[in-house]
Amino acid sequence: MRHRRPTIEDVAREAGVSRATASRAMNNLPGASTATRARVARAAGELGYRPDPAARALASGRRTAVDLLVVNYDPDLVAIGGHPYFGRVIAGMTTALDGTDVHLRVHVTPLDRAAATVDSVARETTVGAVLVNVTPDLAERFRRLCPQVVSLNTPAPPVPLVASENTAGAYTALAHLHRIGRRRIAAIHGPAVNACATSRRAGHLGLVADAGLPDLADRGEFTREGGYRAAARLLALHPDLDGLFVASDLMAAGAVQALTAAGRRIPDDVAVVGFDDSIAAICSNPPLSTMRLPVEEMAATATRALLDGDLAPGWLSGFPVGLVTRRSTDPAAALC
Amino acid sequence: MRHRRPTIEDVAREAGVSRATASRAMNNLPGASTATRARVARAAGELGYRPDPAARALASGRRTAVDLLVVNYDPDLVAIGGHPYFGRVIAGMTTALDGTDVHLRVHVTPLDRAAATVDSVARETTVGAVLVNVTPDLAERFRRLCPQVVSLNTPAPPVPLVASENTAGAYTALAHLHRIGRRRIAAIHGPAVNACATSRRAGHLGLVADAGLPDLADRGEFTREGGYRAAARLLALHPDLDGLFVASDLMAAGAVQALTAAGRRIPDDVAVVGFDDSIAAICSNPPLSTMRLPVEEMAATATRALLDGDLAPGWLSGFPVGLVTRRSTDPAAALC
DNA sequence: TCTGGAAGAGAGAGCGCTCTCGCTCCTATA
DNA sequence: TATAGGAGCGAGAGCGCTCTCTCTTCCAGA
Repeated sequence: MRHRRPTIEDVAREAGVSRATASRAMNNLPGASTATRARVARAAGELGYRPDPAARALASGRRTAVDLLVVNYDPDLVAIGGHPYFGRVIAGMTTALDGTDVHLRVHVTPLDRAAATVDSVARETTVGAVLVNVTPDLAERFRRLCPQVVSLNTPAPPVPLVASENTAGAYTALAHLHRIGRRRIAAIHGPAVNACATSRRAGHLGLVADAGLPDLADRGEFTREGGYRAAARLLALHPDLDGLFVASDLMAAGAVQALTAAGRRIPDDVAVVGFDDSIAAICSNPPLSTMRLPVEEMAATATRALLDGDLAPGWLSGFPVGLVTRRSTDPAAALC
Repeated sequence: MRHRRPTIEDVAREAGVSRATASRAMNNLPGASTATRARVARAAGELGYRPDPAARALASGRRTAVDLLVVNYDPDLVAIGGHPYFGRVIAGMTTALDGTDVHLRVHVTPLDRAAATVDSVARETTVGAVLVNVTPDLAERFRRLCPQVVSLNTPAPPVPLVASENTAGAYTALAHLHRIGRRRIAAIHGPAVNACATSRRAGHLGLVADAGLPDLADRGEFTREGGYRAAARLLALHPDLDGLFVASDLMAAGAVQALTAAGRRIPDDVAVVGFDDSIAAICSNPPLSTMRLPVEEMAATATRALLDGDLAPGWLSGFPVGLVTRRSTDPAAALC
């Protein structure tokens, strides 16, 4: 004999009322006396009743899930766990969802299966989805299946987009280095295929042009190791380096390790500015001055747009990034 | 005129078949000819049909969501985003779910509303839930509402538990410091209310007893700032410190900053071992030797246990933690 | 030519809820 | 005392699917 999970029918029977009344009582709807409510509550408690969310969603017509779809370029799904960006997106979405009865579903997929995941998530999503690291063609594919979608920081017109002002941010970071008197400033950029990396590089080139500085640059892969190696190469080529802009904090943390290993003092010999204001910035030693990327706010905005359902093709929301000054550019900055 | 979303009924009509056949065709079930399949697929594509997940779940009886419930002790929900642990849990759960059609739902709640969240998640979960940072009483409350639940690293008997061997890990870390010749070893522990912190402290006391070392210790709050301040205090009290065990990498990163600020060279003057092997360990400068907490594997194990549905009260799965040696204890360790 | 079986397709019964509609009874008002 | 109005409750119709059961073809084998 199977032990079937109790349904509202069972609760109603146990409480001696109809299904409708049991439903009213348990959902705090008007039309049930206090005594009835109490009896229903007791019956539900005794039976260990848990309403079936699927049946409830179907009957009420309320659909209650926002999806987060992350493409992981590393074939190992676990790799995403170490990424400082990812948790912040979830935190931001969570705050936007707080107080609603909408749930957050998280999907992580390796690149080689991204198309299939896009299809299934687009098919199953109810409120809509936020896309992280999804390539423009796949984002557009998603939008065609389900128009309720926002891409985070990866332009994929006409997919609705929430983006940070990367070019202006990079310009600000470099202007900061210039303002504190650095003139031999180099940059470590992200991979050329990445839209954020390209924008930040544009900001670098902007200041190089405006301030008449040499264009010293190398590339990392938005990883700590990439930052370390790029910094080591730059140091070998330009030993007189006195400022370093790094397009992500993770790379910057690596760069700082390389600079220290090469005997440079930070910020005395070389001042360093990162980008993101992630945990990598504060765990670095010294802590990094960086451009604060308001990831949480961006994710929350994207989520709210989905909840409001006012997303048209081409929708766009831009976020400024501001300078956070720490010890890596300011010897007087507090450490704690 | 409302624009109703197309149902399988519409697809069936458009394709000139019955609902049953349309369903068979779209779900790749036997009993539909190739020609019919093609017609149904075309009709679905033309209408932009997306099956209703709620209806599907209700009719099929397949329930497809695993929940992750995180209690955030900081009243600001956003704070969780910077926590290096959180993303790893999701990554681990994601890998366990990969290949199944079970979704991952994420719930983050501040402590003061945790009870309400526990109730609603327990009521709505289908496959079950993984609990992170949930206090023992709330975990037990969850289990009574829904027995399909695993607590991650927070013992709350008889709630099923996946835990790391924190005491043994801390002992190993301290033994490592002792083996490389350090004798003035201090420890920075986590908050006394935290079960992990208590276990790690026990490991410390174990080695203190076995090796006949002084019990030098202070506490942080599992935060960078806490680690910084505790290290500064220890240094003031015991300037001859030559080894430091820190119960989390985040605190250890702060401790390293404090040691550097006080003019100590790492590892030459003071060797440091952290705990977790989180991103904080590799972003620190120098990178931290640490005890690797297999968070991803633990989360995956918890998730698989839920999927298998073989959770009885008292179920337990333990994970060893292993030493990862980096520059903070080994001057010869590679930096990249 | 007849028969058996497989393949393709439709009818219809749910899945466990919510929600509208209408009935009954009780109380306040004329 | 007659009646309107409201509160409490039950009947029953879905919500959009899946899945079983049944019927109809159609073809291979005797």
